[in-house]
Amino acid sequence: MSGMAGRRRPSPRPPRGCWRHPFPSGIESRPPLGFSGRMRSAELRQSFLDFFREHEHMIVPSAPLLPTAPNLLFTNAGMNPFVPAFLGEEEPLAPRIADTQKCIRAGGKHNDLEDVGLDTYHHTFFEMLGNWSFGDYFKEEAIRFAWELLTERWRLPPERLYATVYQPGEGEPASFDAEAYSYWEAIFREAGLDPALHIRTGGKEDNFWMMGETGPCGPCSEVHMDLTPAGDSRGELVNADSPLCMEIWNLVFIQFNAGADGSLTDLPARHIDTGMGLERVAGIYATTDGLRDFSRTPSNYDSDLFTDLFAHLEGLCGQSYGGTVPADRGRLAPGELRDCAFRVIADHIRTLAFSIADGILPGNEGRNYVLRRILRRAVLYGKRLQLPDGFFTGMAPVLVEKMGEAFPELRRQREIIGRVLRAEETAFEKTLDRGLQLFEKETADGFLSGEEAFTLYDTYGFPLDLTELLARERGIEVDTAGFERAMEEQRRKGRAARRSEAIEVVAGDGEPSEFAGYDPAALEGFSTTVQEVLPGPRDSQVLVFPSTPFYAEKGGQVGDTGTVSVEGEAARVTETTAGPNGEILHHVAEPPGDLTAWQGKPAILSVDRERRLAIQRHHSATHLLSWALRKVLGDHAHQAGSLVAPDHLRFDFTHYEALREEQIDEVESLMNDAVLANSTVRWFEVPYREKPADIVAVFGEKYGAVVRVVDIGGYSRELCGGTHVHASGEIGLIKILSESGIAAGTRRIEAVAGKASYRFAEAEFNRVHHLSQRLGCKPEEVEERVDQLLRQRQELDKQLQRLRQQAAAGEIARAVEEAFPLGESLRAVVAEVSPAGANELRAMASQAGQQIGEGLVLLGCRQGGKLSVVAYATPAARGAGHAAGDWIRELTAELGGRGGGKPDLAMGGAPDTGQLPEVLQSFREKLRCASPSS
RNA sequence: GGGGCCGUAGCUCAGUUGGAAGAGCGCUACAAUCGCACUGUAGAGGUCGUCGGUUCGACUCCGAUCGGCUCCA
Repeated sequence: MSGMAGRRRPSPRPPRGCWRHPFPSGIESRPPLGFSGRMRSAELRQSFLDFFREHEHMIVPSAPLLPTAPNLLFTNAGMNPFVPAFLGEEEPLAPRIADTQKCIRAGGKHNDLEDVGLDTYHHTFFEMLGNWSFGDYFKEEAIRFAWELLTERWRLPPERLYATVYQPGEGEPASFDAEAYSYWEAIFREAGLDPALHIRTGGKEDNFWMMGETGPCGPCSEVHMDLTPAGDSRGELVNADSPLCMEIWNLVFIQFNAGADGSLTDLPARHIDTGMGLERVAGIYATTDGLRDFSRTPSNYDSDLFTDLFAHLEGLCGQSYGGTVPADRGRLAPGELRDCAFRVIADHIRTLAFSIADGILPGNEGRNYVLRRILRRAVLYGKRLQLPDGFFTGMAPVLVEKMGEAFPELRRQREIIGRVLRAEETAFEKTLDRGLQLFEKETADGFLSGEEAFTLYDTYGFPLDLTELLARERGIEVDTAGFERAMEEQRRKGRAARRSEAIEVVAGDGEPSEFAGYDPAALEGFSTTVQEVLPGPRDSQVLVFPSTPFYAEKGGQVGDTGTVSVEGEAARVTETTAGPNGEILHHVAEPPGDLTAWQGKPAILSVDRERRLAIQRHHSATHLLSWALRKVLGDHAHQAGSLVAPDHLRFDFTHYEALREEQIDEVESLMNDAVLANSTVRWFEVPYREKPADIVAVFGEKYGAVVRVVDIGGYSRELCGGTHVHASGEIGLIKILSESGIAAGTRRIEAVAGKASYRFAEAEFNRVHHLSQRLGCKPEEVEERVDQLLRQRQELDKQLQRLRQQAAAGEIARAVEEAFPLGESLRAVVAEVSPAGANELRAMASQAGQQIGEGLVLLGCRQGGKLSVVAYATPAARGAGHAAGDWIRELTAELGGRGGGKPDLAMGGAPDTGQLPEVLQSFREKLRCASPSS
């Protein structure tokens, strides 16, 4: 077992073995002093890790960008994965750890997205270098390590460095951090610098760190660097929001626990938590030409982390990055636009590629949606530089080349990254095209209302800033205030809908029940006592026992049903659920009497065994499905929801496109091979932090300190509290019934196992068998036979149509023979015909109309107990005042029906009372004496 | 979780208070050419996503459902 897994959420593909150093020997073999000074990002990262490894730190890989904490969108700080260790929930892997942590800041409360590109220091993605002490070294070492690395290893000029320590302001917690001050004082004095000048103090805002309202916290001490040309700011720019003085390292001393009442108590163990932005340091080295030339203001984007990406962009658009920053963000000069776009694109490809590598794909909700927006922002900037379609996807290989060494997951997932980006980028191209068309249509009147702009945005995903840009180019006003109003209205609706959710909770008094149902022998005749009887929804009642074989609905597995009997009286348990405190709630929908009398009495519990066994087969099948999907599709296929019932299973997982038929076949075949291997299923309980590293855990599930590992013959190993078969052969045939999409990026598979799949196979077999009997062929010839029949039917249809046309032509001819004059120059036809349907009746009317030259045609027919009538008026007849619609209304009124239509053609219907011939005759007479003017 | 929009020929899409399903491209055949491309003529290809309702009549109106897009939380 690897010792790496305990401290943080397991990644979809957790690291095996030890951290492989990107530069195993290069840096160490060189003398630490006397290096050139032009350190590139990879050397800085490696040098940082090497330095701390030399000081007994364990080097661990970056935790995934998918955070453990449910309220976070992304891992957004270096300390993120270590929070459980600070809270005492988990044992850290080692007392001293150092790492570089991938971080994304976008979409959450601290949303930097809109600033990225417009300045030289905001990023959505960055690396946080950190060293950590868990109850080991404290302030003195932390400060000494920092100073030594910065000044001796990295050769930063000491006279440009400033330290800050905590000095509480009015009403702020704790007291002056004299301890940290004294260490810095000694350091600066040793360096021949004036401590009074180089140590600054700060209040709670800058120098006291809290994780939340309560919990571990403490003062912190930051190292700032003077970046003015002469290095003579005398510390006055520290924390003054100046780009000429940058915080490069924050050392946090975790020593207190904040209580709910605001009090601070000392923690039993004190910790160190530090964070240094790699991009900043690399930027400083790059801009200053290896700390030689401070004449320019350092920019993070000057470092090779970005310039290598810029080089690719320069090749695409033929322009060079100029490093300018917009003077006025509302109005970018062409050069400024180019530089912003370069920064945006380079930053955003890092975020997208790293996220996708960690299995977070662009999508339409939550963190996935944040990624989609970031990608679109980059694509839009690219468009403004006239970069070719697909350019963003083309950035990925450049990035993988650049960072694949330090982050091997990029290389592993290279193909997926490319495919996901390409799919997203082309989808967005389509969205833009469609939006552009709509924009042109809406602005044809030279105006775009706020509502129209909002529709473009809300329905078609057309960004507002793009709408404004296009409008400006055409000199059209956009009503942004109206847009905001529409947006607010949409938000209000969302909030209103939110409130209406109400959940009915059965409240117990909070003792967790013991689940005894892993043991098959305990399923029937289980003796216990009734601990509690609670009122349930409607007339139901809920029973709680200290121990029970009933499985409560959890982790997708439905709850058990069965019976409870007390003193010879039995009650039916129709549902079993978990209470808020781990109680197992047995719902009795129709109690035989008031069950409160059962309180405290001995009870015998029996689970419906067959049903439970069927559920178990589906649960074990679900694990095999999850395993097979990852094997066929890749590690990004995470479980995203699951239902395990006695008659089927449903499994939702993340994947960016529909599965091909052969992929489904492959998944199915893998699962069934595992079933046939009839492997033993083992389960065991371990403390969470000791669980094997390669185990699949489901994100979003909360695991306790002790977790249960279910291992199906070494194929699939998952954390799971559910019940399972004992050998994979028990599962029986697993058959996938359907694969479908439930949201962008999420697919759903439904499958059956055990008796359910047997019944399914039997039904299918019988269906084909019966079909073949009826078709008079062998079962394997059914398809061919059906094709043949369909072809025959098509030919017969055509023949029939020809015959009908002939018959109709005959009827028309007979009707036209009986045509009579209508007024002076028109003729009229009134006849009963027998067409095949309404369409044919209509066709007959127009043909008759053509044959009589100019005039009026009234036709009627009887079919299926109803009458259909049609009226057709040629242009001359209409000119003479004969409107088909009027005549049909008159005719249907006479027949007791309704109808209508246009002046040239109208139709109607009525119930068939057998008077059609008489009514038609009366209309013949009416038309004979009708004069066109009447 | 809550809104909005879209499902019509192989593809891209039109389709007017509900009254005869269309265009462009593509496809097939023929003409023209030594042949190809271009061109011309003819033709095939549709349960208008699915189900239900309203109506004499639904691509059109209403409801449900499936699929896709999109915004908000």
